[in-house]
Amino acid sequence: MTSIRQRNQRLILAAASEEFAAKGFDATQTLDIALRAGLAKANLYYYYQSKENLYAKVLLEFVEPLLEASAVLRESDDPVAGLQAYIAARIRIAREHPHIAKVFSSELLLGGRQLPEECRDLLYAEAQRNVECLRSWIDRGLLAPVDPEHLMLFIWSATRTYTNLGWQMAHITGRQVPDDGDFSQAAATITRLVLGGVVPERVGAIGGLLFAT
Amino acid sequence: MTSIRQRNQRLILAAASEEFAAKGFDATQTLDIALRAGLAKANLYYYYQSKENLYAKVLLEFVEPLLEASAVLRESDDPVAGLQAYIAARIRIAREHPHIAKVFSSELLLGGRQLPEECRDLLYAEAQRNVECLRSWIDRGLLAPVDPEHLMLFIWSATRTYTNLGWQMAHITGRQVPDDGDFSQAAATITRLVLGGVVPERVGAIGGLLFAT
DNA sequence: GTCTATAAGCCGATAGAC
DNA sequence: GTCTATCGGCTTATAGAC
Repeated sequence: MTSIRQRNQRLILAAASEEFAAKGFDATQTLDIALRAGLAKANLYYYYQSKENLYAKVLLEFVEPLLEASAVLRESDDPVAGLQAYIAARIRIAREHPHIAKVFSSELLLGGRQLPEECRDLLYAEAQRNVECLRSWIDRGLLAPVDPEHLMLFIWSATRTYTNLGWQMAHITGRQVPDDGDFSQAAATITRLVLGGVVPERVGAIGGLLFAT
Repeated sequence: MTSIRQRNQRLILAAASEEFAAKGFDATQTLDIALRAGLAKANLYYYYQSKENLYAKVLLEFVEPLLEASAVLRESDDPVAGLQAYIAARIRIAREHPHIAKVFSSELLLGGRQLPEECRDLLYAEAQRNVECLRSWIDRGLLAPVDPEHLMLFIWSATRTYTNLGWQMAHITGRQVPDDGDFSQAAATITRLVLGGVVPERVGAIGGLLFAT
């Protein structure tokens, strides 16, 4: 039994995600969110008090999936399985929440000042656990000696891009919106590059010149 | 002999880049740009007519460097040298124009509606040339059969991230702003992953499982 | 809980003197 | 070319009837 309250809050959150994703925080108008949700603008303030608070609630929706996807890296003690599952999990959540993922990216790009500090700390601690995991794999020779922090940044940027760059994707692939094939190609390409570059038995002799840039 | 006109236009462009980068188009106020440039707000309108026009001029500053960096991929017919130089060039321009690079990223994220159509076409054509170059390398067996469009997207996202995500970098590395070491580590890591994943003699047996995600 | 009408203030843009 | 003063419109947020 979903109350009127729950239903409306969901409608507003969904509408807000889409508007914020399309135009960014500052350019979206609360009126447009209300129209998209099919409610009067005053209702939006009745449920969420302010535009900024609504925005924070949208961001919050993405934190839990993000933390869960991140923990996947350390589920087994096998770098190949871990990295592969981690990349797949990140692509999956970006795909399941395309609008919020974009809002989140935009927020990070502007410095993350509207992301509640508590969230930042949770995400940071989670990232540190993954860095430690990578470092331990490297120490035990299970992973090539790549910089673990940069490897993480790299995976983040790659998995984020596919949902974010609407028109770049469209221009390049000739389609309007990333489809099933794009996502599996993305996962395949990223996985291949990451594993090809960091798993010892897959790494050939990496000459010193590669690090001379 | 730099005229007053030239000097002021430069001051305004620089100030605008920083403000737009820090807050995004919609959240930056023309008054703040003027204050940062050390001029009266009216002068800004005298030189650039409107906020949107000023923004477009900021974006324009990045197109030429971007096109030049892109062409580097095809300078020789060697995938290793080409990819390595291309990654280095993209990191270099993002580093030389950190603010504009960020403005550009933000604009792309929001759909690129304010990027003049002429620019879009130039960038698209340039990207297509690179895709064709990669495809020819693949056809001749110089490069592993990775999807060339996804490889491009991948390099774009990776090279962009290091300058954009100020606080993500800061949180992870403990520094406020990416420094020399970060940039060379970035170049090294990206180059290593890309070359390790796509240059045939560096690629081990890539099992089918890698593509099953 | 819902909705209309309106307050309050901010910000892009300009007029017009110097 | 420069600068002050100000307009005019737009947008968040709320008051208050239903």
